[in-house]
Amino acid sequence: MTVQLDKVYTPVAIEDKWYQHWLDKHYFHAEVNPDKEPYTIVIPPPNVTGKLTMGHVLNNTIQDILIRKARMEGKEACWIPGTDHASIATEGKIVQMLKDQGVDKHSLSRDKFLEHAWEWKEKYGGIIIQQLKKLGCSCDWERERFTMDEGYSKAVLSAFVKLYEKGLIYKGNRLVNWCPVSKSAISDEEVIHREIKGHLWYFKYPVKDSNEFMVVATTRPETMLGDTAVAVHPKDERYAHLVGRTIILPLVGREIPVIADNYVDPEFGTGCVKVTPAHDPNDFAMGERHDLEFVNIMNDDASMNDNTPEAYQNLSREEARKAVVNDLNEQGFLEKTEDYVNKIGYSERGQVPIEFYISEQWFMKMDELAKPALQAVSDGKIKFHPEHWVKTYNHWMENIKDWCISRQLWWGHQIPVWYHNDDPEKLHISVDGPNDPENWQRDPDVLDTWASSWLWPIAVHNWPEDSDELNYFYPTDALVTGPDIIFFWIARMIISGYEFMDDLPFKNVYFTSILRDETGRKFSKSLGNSPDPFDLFDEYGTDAVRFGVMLMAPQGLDVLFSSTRLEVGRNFMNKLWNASRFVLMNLEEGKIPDIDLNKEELDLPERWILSKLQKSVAVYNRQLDRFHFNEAAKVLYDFTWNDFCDWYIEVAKTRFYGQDTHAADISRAVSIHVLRTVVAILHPYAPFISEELWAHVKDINEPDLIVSNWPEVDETLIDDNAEKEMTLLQEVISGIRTIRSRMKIPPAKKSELIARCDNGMAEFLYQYQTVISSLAQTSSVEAGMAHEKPEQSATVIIGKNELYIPLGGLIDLDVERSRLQKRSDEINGHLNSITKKLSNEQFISKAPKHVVAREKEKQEEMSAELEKVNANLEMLR
RNA sequence: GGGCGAUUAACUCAGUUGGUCAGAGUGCCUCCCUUACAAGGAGGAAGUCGGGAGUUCAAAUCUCUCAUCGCCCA
Repeated sequence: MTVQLDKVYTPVAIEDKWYQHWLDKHYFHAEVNPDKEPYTIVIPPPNVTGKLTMGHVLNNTIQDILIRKARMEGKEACWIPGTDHASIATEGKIVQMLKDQGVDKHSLSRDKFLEHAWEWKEKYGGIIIQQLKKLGCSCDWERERFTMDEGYSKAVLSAFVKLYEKGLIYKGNRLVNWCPVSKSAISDEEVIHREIKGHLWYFKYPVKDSNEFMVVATTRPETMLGDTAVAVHPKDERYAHLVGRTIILPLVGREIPVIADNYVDPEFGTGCVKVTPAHDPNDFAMGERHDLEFVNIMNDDASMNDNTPEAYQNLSREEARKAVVNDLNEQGFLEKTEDYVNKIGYSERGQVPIEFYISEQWFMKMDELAKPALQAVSDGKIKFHPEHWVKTYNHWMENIKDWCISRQLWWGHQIPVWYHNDDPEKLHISVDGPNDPENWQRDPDVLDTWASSWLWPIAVHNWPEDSDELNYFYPTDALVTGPDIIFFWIARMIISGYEFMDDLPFKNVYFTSILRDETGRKFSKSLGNSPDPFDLFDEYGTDAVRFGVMLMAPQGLDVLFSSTRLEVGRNFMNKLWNASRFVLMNLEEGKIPDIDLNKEELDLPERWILSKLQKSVAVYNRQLDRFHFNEAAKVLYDFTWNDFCDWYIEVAKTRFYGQDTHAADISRAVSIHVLRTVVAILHPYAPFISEELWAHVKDINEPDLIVSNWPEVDETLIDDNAEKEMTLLQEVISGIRTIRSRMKIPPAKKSELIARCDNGMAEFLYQYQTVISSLAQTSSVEAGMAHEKPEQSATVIIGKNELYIPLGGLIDLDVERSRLQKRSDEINGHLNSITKKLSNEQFISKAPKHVVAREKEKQEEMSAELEKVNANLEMLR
């Protein structure tokens, strides 16, 4: 305790030291403890081969705040960390790595490929975990999980088996989003829609046994090779006579029907649409309604297959498009071409347009599963912060579609389905596989990554094995994640929680802000506009980055990130450091005075700062409870900087340097008390500096801050009267400072203070003479009713009191006049609006009494002040 | 096309159930390296609360409408 602190806070000197200390003491580790209330968070598992981004900093700082506060509140706080195998993304990286080495994925066996994949995972898998430690995250590292751990994998397969047995999983030949690069199905959420400038081509389709043509418009000419109908709206009279007739499909020669369907928009294009049921979701639906033929015209890499005429076979879709347009044109079937902007779905991973592709996939029936999950949110059992995300959630859940859970990849959880060698219709479905594996072939596909991470809150505890951990730590308390994965992950975790545990997975979901740069662009790797968090840690200190980011993250809005704003965080850390330094250097022999503040008669500034402290802690708690992290940070910042440093410490100087040693001791005790409280409640935001400072202000027998008690609000210390009086004292001091500043009085030159005021005020001014003289540079006070305004003096009016500062030759009458005139105008303005209100009978009769009374009071106060201001103004004329 | 959100000082944001003169930080201007801190201190300037209408004694706050921007879904 009380070793001299350096003049400037240097974060690097202490951060690693404390993190190692916490690890050594196992403070982060939680155990099943029925005597304590659990508080659990599961980390949104980052991609195992990922690196820390500013998004992670924001997200994990919030979780650390919640978990550290819970720990200090005496709960069994457990933050379970881990990583996600990220099937498609990781496989993509490995494929690329192999390609760079000249190895083609498909030249390898599945086992050989997975060997490479695990090597890769071992090599890069630890990086982000180390980075989270650097950020200060107090995760229970002994519980770290990976979604492809043995126990976790069992959970994933168990879920599949259970749902299959309930009839909720089926295999079907359906239209899916297809990524031709990864040659796999992908989810709706992995499809990014982009506006692309393209064309609208108008084709003339000849009607059989007629001279007529039907003109269809399309943005994708090559798909006409798979057309199996032409559709019009049933009420479209232009084409009514053609419904039921037959079209001869150009280039292909296939005879296809003309159908009527409500889906068709008669306003779009010509009102006729080509129908390609195997390559468009809407057409697929029409195909089912009208029992059309489904002609799949593509291979899995989106090239044309042998269901197309020979001329087009094996052409890429781009080549096929050119060829089709060219051929139609040559044969006179192309009517016209228009420029057209449309939205095209791109594969997030492959960065190429996706195809709608018919393939055999595994699906999960969702509508029944979704019901309890929908209910839990509308009942408020699960709360969203900010709440407005509920609507988005509901909308998706109410229109939920079956989930395609199979992926044509190798890296992931292989589907636990075996087909018998003799009879592929005969299935074996289990976690462990058949007893006679030689007679079976396993389904080659793996599960969608989200079909493993949707179990995260339970699988981390090796569900479905019954365990004390699962019973104790589930449900979790809060989930902190981005709104971009509300469907992928949050909704599905809620579904799986109810399905498998019959209970919610978390009570609160906090949606983090999306980080953007100063120009409003989303942080992204490809733009290169995302700062490296480690550069920021080095430059500002980790605590400052954490605090700064929290301070700038508005509730439910995007964050316009700017590293210069982290300076606020850094400056704050330095301010707190120096306030501590000052208090510590003023302790007598380095000892905290042995004073019981509850038993002392405290002076105004002490009563005031303690009252303010209680209120600040209370507001801080409330803001944290409602997940308003930016506002909580601000409350703490304001109290520390404005109340404690700017006012209380300045007052404390008069005690420390004064004659009254007892008053000095009280002030030391108060300062330390405030400091201890501030440091303690700052801990969740800024764990390193707070732990370091705590070591200087704690009792020798007290534990480390991370496991110390969260400060309690002492209601008995709240003192509204002290706050009111202190405000008066601050007004006096600020008033004098304003005059001195305006009149350019050099700091070294003291001012006399003469006050014309009632006895109460006079007594007040005499009582706090020392404080006033120290903070406002006054040399003497003379106060009472009898005092007249001295010649050549400036006036500050506070309520009914007039304070005069004699200025001798220094007075600038113009400055003084304009000051008073401005004040006079101000008061006049307000007085007018008050008078207007008070002369309104409606207001008097309808407004609550206390509001009317307050207005009257204000009117009196302002009239009195105005009178004095005007009188002083008059004297200057 | 449907939904959600935003619009308050030059910038970034607060503003609880309508009721003091609408606040803070940054930036800006003036002065000061005063023995905790120049990553600091003191003082100051700066806003028709996006436009319009309505409800009300009273609207930044509630309702409607328009505009602009962003996101999601189709």
